[in-house]
Amino acid sequence: MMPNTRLGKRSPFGALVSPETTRPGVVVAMGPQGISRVRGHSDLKVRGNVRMISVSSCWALNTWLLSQVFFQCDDAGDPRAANTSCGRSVSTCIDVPRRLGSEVDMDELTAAMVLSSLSCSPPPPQGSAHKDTTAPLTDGGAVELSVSGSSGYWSVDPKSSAPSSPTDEARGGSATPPDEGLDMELDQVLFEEPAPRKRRNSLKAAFRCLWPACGKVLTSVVGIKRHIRTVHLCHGGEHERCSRSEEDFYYCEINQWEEPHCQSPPSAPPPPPPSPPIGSALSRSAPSPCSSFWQVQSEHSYQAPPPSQVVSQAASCLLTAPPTTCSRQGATFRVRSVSVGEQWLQQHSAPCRSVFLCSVVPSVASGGALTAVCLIFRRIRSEAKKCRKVYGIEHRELWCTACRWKKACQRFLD
DNA sequence: AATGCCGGGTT
DNA sequence: AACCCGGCATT
Repeated sequence: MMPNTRLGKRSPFGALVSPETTRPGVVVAMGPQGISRVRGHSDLKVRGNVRMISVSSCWALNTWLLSQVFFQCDDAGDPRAANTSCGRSVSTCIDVPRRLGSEVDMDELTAAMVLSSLSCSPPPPQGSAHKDTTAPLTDGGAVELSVSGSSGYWSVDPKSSAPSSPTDEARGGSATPPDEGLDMELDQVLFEEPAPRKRRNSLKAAFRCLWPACGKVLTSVVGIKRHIRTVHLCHGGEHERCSRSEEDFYYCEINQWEEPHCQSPPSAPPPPPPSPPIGSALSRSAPSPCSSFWQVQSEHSYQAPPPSQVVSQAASCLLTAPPTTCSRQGATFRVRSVSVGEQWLQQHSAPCRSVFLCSVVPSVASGGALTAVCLIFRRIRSEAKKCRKVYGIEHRELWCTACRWKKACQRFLD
């Protein structure tokens, strides 16, 4: 169930955050078990055990989620579906099957990565099962699934009418088992969406280590994971930290075309080589910049070093969907990069204080469709005493400037 | 209630 | 840019 923890104004999305998420890169989509209703979609339920999905991109999450769901007949719950008199039984109830005991071995992370890699695979051969079984999903107000791999979002829009290809329409009258046809549609949506495939196929993917001052680039996931695990995570008797899949948080996929994204905006000074900011103990574990456009900028001089000293893009390194994409989907997200970077630095110096999640939220502009929101950071109040506590309200003149201005304390950092 | 601080307004 | 504060989340 989604918790009632509400992000404050500092949250770019104001979305709910699960307290179960205590580490970056960890996704909590739903509760441990049971039924969760997607916010804004009282009739949309997600059932089962979908939690702790580690993904390296929203596309991976989307793919994983969609691969886990199937639709079952529940016309009573959806007036639009009820109005349809066609034989197809499609509902808005997403049923996620529980993991069986034998399936537990399948690391969800691995599943996400495999699915992510599948999005790069060549399109499935046309003309066999797809042709025979696929029927238009939107006949009679059925559910449309749209996936944008490049933007990392997917949506379920019962209201919209999906554009059907001529071949789809030609097949419209064929008698097809509902679920089977829907599954095939899902497959098509998942694996035949042209944008990501085209983009990825034309690129040479690589994986960059985000560990500070490393930046090693390898061409395989296995290689980069091994590198991170052996070089960064598992050396020097820190075996207790060598939890599997932790290395996934320390690399990002890069492509050749993304390399220019490593550069700061033209108006900003070029980012320094990946190295922790001098004098900032908070950044010891902060990954170095990678292919991303989020750049830390100081909104106020008291808040952070200038951009030439601190560039933290690690957060978005885990994403393929930039905030501009999210904005395109209708949700207006303010990108206050100073908060992201600063919070990232601070949170990673204090374990279990950050929240990084991909969640599915309704998008207003897309007609209530579900949109995968990819990144939410949240600052948990630190336990360090601040100027107010140290000096007291009566000695306000001793406070740091930030505290006097009711900003984040810069003297007693987390 | 006290605290921390984001977001936004004012100077 | 500096400064201030309403308001919200958290403790």
